[in-house]
Amino acid sequence: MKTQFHFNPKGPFNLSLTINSGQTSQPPWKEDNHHFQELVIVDGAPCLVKIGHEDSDPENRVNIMAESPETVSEKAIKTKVQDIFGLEHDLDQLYTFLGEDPKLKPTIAFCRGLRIFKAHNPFECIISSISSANCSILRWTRSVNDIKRRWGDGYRFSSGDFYTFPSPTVLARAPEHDLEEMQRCEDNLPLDFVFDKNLQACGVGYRAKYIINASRMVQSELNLEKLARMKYKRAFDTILQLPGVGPKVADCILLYGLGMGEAFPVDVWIKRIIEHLYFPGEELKPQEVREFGMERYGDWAGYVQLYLFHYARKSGLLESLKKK
DNA sequence: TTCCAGGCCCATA
DNA sequence: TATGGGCCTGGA
Repeated sequence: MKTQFHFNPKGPFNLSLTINSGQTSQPPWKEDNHHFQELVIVDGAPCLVKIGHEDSDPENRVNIMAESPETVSEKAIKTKVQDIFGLEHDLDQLYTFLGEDPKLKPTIAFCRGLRIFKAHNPFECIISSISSANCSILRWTRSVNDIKRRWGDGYRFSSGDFYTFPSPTVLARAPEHDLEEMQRCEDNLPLDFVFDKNLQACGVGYRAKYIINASRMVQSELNLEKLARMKYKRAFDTILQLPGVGPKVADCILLYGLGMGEAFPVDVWIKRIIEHLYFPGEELKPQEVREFGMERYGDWAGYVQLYLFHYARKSGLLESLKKK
């Protein structure tokens, strides 16, 4: 099955910026001639979704192409794409909100069209968010791609091979390190056999334990559909129980994985930016910054966090805030 | 070579 | 209940 259609987002939409902004929902989609593609499960069917702007102009409507070994309705694909790229979010309304706060107004010019890049698979977002803790974007995205290649289901398309993210059940059984992988193997392997189908070989380091145990919890007691239906506060407390999930990672999961826009993930940078803008000369605790952001920005908190960080990065503010 | 990154866990008060 | 050291790994 192959299909192709157009789509008009609500307000500006910068696809490339959205995909490459380091949001922990998933690694960037594969880029190919101004289009981005990824294997997404739509209505239970594996579907290669390819998306790009007409004439590669961020202000133009988007082209969507989809390909699947099964039959998938155009409507289902459209709904999924809308959900992933937050195309139903009214950015003009966001810009009105940002424009009312002199501290936030400058972010608009730097981030126009940037949207929440939501997970197409919430479990993948949990694992990538855990992997991102104390770790660079480059490193955690590579780890997630390594995990997909090793344990995901592979599909071959004309534009290349793509993999699903493995299920919690599969990941819960993955070996933590090469020693464990070795112990589980049969002893008639070739002498030069490389033990790399284990989590530490994916570069996740000490987070391997967290990933395995979090996967176990998701396959047993923590129901992700229930979590998605919870109110923010309860969902936050629930997700905190996963190993490797503290306040920052929990908010990333709720924002990028489940689309809870009132989450305000506070990392060291957001902390420094908020202190610089609103509390010059003072030092706040991360928890205080989180409360400040949630109180002040309400339902736009997630977007404000996203915009502040990218504004700071592009404007040079981030560089000047590096600790002395 | 050495240091530390877009935090979390756990031992100590 | 609050604080600080240690942690995998790999780029700078």
